[in-house]
Amino acid sequence: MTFRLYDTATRAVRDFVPVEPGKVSIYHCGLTVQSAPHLGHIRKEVVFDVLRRWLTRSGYDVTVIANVTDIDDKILAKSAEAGVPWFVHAYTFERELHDAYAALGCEPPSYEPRATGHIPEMLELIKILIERGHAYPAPDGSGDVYFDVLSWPAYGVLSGQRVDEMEPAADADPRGKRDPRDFALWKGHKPDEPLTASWATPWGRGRPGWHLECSAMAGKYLGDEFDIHGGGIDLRVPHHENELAQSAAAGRAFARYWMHNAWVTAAGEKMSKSLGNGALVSEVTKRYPPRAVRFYLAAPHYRSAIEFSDDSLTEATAALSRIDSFVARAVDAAGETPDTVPVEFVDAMDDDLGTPSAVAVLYSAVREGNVALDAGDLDRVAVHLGAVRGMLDTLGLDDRDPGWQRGGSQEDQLGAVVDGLIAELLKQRSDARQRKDYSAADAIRASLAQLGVEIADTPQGPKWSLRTEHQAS
RNA sequence: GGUGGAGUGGCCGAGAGGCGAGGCAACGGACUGCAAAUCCGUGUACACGGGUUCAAAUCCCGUCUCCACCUCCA
Repeated sequence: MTFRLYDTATRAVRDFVPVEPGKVSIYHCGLTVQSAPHLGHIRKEVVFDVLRRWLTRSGYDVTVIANVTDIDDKILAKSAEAGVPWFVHAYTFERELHDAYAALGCEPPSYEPRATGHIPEMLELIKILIERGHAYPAPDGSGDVYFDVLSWPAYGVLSGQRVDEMEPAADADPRGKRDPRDFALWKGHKPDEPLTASWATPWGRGRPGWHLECSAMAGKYLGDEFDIHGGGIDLRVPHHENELAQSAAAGRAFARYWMHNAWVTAAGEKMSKSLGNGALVSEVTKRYPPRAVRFYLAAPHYRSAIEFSDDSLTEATAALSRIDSFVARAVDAAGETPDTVPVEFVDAMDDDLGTPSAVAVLYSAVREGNVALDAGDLDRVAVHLGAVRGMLDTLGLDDRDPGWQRGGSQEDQLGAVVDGLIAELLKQRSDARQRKDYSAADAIRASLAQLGVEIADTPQGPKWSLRTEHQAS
């Protein structure tokens, strides 16, 4: 079976056929860096990170471009409010975004272009659109340039909406628009905005419109036609609709597949900056192991909404720790083994990135691996360990991945000390058990438990581990 | 007004005409000095009302509820 992907434009799961055999080009809309990323934002990163890992493992040479929108109305407004230059404001949150990628084990894109670095490409695109009769400078001298929606009959194909049925923007400022549905390609400079936030153009000073920048950057780095354009489902209209219209009207084939992930909800409602109900990545990863957070985000299907709750995160933490404990026991028993991915896992992932079924395959490999461990069948342990590792790696959850490693040499040293201290206590406990002084043995176990250290008596002797339970908030 | 999505067992979460995905929790059992971990077992769920069919959670008609988008949003 080949890879199949749900395409929002055609509303169907389609066989994936790349523009160039063996290669995949992906553009997904990055963030407008106006505030700290919450779980909803980072879900998109996790989804596309899993996509990239899967396509790479499938043998494709994958290029991922994800932009950073570092100038827009909100960045200007918020930075002005904070009394900080807009570019400092944007850069601050760009770094937070990168921290969030790293915290959840997302590899950076192949390249991450910033909007402000691509003004010439945008102006070129505007020029083409004006020449072709699909854009016009506002006659009011504002410096705005609009896309002429009515000049492009295909407008609305992505969302299945017809132009004449769209709700006219009731209280929107029509400014110099020919039609209220026209959207800004370029925004004229306003007197109250900093001069640094504007660039000279044939139509006066101004700054990029949000939609235009993605068309310009996707075109620059991926060419007129590329494979997958992604983003959150809320970008479908108007952002992606507008991007498609602009690019197609400029004579570019643009994306072959449109892939949209659903959002993370909180109490049934969409998590969003405007509602202020977002759970920040930086906070959630303090309360739960980051890998568990990733597991929670990656396990449900990308087109289903995920409800944010502490219960779900606690559950993800427990589930992942069961997987981890199998891996630890299996490595102990059988040593390292080469990664593999079971055919059922491949089928699940090839079918529109079916992570839920893929995770079910993972659990069954864990169970069978545990059975093999209990039976002492090391060959079978090795097989299942390799499979579990391969699947974890595909989902970006392999704890050997350098991204998850924490701490330096001092921490290692401290670890050795702790190891030794606990070993000493375990020895005392074993002695107590030998002489059947169970109350003394249990007292040692209880005091270690108090510190979050759990003891398990195995046929190979006692083992200890840190409880992975999250801290109560 | 237009467009799209959702309602599944205690909870989370798949599936999309026929053999009860999977996980978490719970209970019973095996193992253990007792535990922990692990394994085995235990559930007759698909918003509601009709209809089609030998067979419907899945298809059709109707109803209700919720969410989102058409304005900035991953």
